[in-house]
Amino acid sequence: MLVTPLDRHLAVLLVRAPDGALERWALPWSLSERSDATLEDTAVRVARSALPSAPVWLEQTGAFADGRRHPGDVDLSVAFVGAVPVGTLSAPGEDAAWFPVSELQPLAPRQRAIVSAAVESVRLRLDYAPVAFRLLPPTFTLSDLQRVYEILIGHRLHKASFRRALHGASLVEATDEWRSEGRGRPAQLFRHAPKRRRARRRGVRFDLLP
Amino acid sequence: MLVTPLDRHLAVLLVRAPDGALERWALPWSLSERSDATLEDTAVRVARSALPSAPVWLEQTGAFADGRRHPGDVDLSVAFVGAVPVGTLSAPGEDAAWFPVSELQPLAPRQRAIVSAAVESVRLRLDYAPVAFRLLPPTFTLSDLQRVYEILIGHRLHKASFRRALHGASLVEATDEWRSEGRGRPAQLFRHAPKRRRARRRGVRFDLLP
DNA sequence: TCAATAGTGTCTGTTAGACATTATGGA
DNA sequence: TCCATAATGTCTAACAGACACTATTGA
Repeated sequence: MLVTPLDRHLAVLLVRAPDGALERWALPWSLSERSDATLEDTAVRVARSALPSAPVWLEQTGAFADGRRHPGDVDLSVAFVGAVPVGTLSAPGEDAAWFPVSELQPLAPRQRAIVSAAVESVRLRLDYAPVAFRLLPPTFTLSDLQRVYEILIGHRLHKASFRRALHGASLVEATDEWRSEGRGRPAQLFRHAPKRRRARRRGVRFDLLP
Repeated sequence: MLVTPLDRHLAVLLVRAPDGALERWALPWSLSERSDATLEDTAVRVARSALPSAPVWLEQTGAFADGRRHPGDVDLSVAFVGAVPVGTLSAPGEDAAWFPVSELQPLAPRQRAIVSAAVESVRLRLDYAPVAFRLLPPTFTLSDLQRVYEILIGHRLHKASFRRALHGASLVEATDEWRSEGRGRPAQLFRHAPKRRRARRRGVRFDLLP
């Protein structure tokens, strides 16, 4: 399952289900080839079949087996989620398209479960893996980055605090380029350049669901 | 894979590998029965085969397929991690025992990967799922709870801050029982009784690995 | 009585969020 | 010139961590 930021929302890549299936759209998938290909190899191959380029970040979401209808009547599906930089077009033909997760096309039950779990998994890993940076091109403005974080965590962030925290974590490095988009002052471009592991000890937090 | 707190460390339940395998110990496992059993059903069944009671929390870690040696020569293993309250004995016979994760018995490569991923997964979910409470009996002292958190996040916590945060999150409820263990003032017993979802907005954090 | 642990109040440095201000371009 | 956005400084309330203290038991 491939995700990308699209217009202030997270979007998922769906492909047209091959010939007359009941569902019009489905997640890209394939049967696992035997031999010594790892699960991740297979996931990369599936991703490349629907995209002009491979995703820049890929992680397993889990195995899914319950639910009645599933692509190809397989017993078990192993789902991966991959990040694709903003603005990446889907494959040339009209056989693939991005859909916001909030207004997906009807999917088979197992695929709906996969989408939920994968989005959840991306959100969970946001603080521990460079997912946000993989959803952006190599250079980006801090407003771009903040927008991606807001999409993933689902609420607005305070600009000054965001930048302060970012600076404190030494995660980005300024380039000497600036980009002007429409009105307003041009923004400086940054690149992802993590320096050191922040020894973040401070903070006992309980965000448990009730 | 089953975990429990054991003597200030997280411990994993291993069982003696059936007859003459090279490894003496292994994670409990079984082939998936066909029919309509879900993956979780199978995981519960495996857990119950090695424990006097079912684990009180269970979650899928993921699918594992790489690595040469794996139990029973299966192509793919779906791993689950389950929490077992502190002090639970392993199954009656001498065929199962708890081992601290830091000093495990030699395991097959795939099983080592599963243990690492499962422990990591428990740590990741600590703030979002009631794992810590599932590693304790229904009532517990706040020192017990703090000890579990310290085991899972890997470092000591500040007592007053821990209790303040706990109180703020309305996660526990005092009982009118007290327990005296050896010397020292007896501790009040609490139970897990989450009240409401804390609207935790404060906090932009970047704990990204470099 | 001493030792050990539980539980709490106060202080202080850190910091998230609010607000305001300047900077800089496009319309 | 307005207006929109970027970038940054200052203030304040919240809060994590330190410390100290009281409370209450067993040895």
